[in-house]
Amino acid sequence: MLPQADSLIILDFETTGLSPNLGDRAIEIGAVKIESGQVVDTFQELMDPGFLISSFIQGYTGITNSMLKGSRSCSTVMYEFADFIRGSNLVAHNASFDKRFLEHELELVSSPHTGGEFACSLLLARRIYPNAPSHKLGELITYKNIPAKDGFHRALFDAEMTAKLWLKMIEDIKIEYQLAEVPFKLIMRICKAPKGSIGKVIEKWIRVHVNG
DNA sequence: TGCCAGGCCCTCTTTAGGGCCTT
Repeated sequence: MLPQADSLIILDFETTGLSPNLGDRAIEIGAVKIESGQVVDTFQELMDPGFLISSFIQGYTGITNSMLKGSRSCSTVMYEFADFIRGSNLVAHNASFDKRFLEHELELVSSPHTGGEFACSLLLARRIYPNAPSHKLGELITYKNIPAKDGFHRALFDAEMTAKLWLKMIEDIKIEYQLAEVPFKLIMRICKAPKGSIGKVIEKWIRVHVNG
């Protein structure tokens, strides 16, 4: 079944390190699917990278080598995830990081990237909350008073928190600029807008797409 | 041998450097 036109998937990878180019692999994927502003589906799975992960990553994520030993391989999981994201636009916090791993893992299983455009909640937060003390995911959750239990650095939890932050940012944009909807293409433009020019970007969008 | 990410963004910038953010 094809996703709705406004279907959006917020995802988060836990990995063995920072760079797939240096041999790092994904060890967990978590994602939530949002349609019409509501969470309609989730995806979470650990993945065995085929080698032991460092004590730093075990401490950082809470994911241990024994947990990964009984898990399915990256390739098996990524085949299923490619199907999960098919046709949906994507969001991640610091998307350049997750995009690199997504494309790398899909390339390893010779599966084409089936998602749509990839937006970054970090770039959006920097635009609309320039005065936030930090733009780390956890700090933004606190800054916007979004309820959260302690569970950061696990994939589904971080994806769920990013989804809540994303919906909050959309709501704040709607209120600030008196918009009924905030299309994904407009968000992409806001993310790329120079500092302090969001108002002009949105005004132009309204002129062209709302007022005709 | 030793080192090793990469994109964004700011400023003491643009012929550069360093902090932020992700694991």
